[in-house]
Amino acid sequence: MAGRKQFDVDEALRRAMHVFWRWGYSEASIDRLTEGTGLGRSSLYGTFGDKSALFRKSLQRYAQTYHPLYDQALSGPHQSPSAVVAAYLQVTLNRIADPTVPDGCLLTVSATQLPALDAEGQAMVRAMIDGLRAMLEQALMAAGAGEQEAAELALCTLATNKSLAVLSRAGFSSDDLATVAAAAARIPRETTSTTLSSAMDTQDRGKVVENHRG
Amino acid sequence: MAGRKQFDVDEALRRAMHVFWRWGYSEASIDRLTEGTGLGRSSLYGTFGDKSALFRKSLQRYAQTYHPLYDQALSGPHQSPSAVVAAYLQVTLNRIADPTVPDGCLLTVSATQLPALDAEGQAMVRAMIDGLRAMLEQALMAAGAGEQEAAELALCTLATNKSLAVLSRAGFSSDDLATVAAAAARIPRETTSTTLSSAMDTQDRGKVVENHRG
DNA sequence: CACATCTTGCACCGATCGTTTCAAGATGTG
DNA sequence: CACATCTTGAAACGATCGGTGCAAGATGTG
Repeated sequence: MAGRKQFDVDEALRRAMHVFWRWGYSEASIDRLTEGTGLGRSSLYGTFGDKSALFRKSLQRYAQTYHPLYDQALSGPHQSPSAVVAAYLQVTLNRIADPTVPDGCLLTVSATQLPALDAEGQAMVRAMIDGLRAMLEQALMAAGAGEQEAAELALCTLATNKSLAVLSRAGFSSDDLATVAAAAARIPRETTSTTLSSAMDTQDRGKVVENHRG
Repeated sequence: MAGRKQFDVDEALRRAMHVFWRWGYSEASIDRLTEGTGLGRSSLYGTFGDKSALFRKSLQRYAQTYHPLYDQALSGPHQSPSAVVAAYLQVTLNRIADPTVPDGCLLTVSATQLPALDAEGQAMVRAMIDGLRAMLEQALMAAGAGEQEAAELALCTLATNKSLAVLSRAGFSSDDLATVAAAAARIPRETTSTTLSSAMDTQDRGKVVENHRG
């Protein structure tokens, strides 16, 4: 027992982050958090506050851990926008390949469970996603992409990041994930104004409207 | 009150599906399900069984509702593999644009919460995803794609589908979603054996190893 | 009407949820 | 040592969880 803390606060937060990461906010019960961290309820509440606060600190810890890796990957200089995309997604693939952390991505799991979070948690998740998007956009422009191309590629790279997290959680192999990432790095700049329906056959374009509900 | 059911079973299931869709399995409490369906606990349990069974029937109902739309979109004939991808993703965009259903995709929400499901639920989610993948692969080959190209494009299209669901949940605009879908339909066939690192700059390839944990 | 069958609302079950309280013990200061 | 401060384990809080039991009422059959 104690008069000074009997545990490493930073390590405990790292483990709590893993619990939220693996189980998602709803299923990360206090019991699972105490078991995962090794802390008692009193220590958990006394150090980090309630569950919502601990979740937000876990999100911060997540960003603090992986933000620098993305930052370094994007820092360049890069020969092309595609190289920026590839470098970014490689960081994601590396994280997913790490056997010491849960599958997927804490941010993605949290985003899909957004309705389960309180206002502060929701705002934090949205802000972190926006931050990554802006970071990507800036790096793409630095690599020679035009404004519009940078915006589009940043969005698509973020999207690919999310898809990798979902597929990882669904049990897809790392080979499959690498294939998805490689394809995303191959997306060409749009030559003319491209829409989905322009890529479809003529007869399909009619069905688009039919698929809408009355 | 009653001697014969006082409600439309099929409509109740549709509403229950929406509750799982919006909240995810964990946060879809019995109270939320009774409120969402308008049924009492007795009617809910008497008609659909326990929560896990109701979830599985909701998944079936989801497939029964949207499978035909994907089937029709893929039925072709299509002029190119890209047209298949575009037709498929257009169905997803249409579903997401439907204001009468929750954001995202029941299958994607369930996949990210896989650890929260029992064995039967997990198996069902995985089977449905595999089914979509196979359906896509077959349609792509019918549109003239080679075996390898079909496998890759099917995987990437599935991935894009998942990413659209996540981004939708995170509050991205329908314009952004359409941009992602259009870009996915523009992915070119791989000319030579393509990997992520081959798209990177020379100096980045060294960092790949550094990013791995000891 | 009599009776079996079915559905429904309501109350209730034990278990678990997130959170708080509190006493016991360890520590730092005088 | 005396005393305030801090940490910790354990117990307990009310609320909600998923699930069940049951009596009242509606129905179909004779």
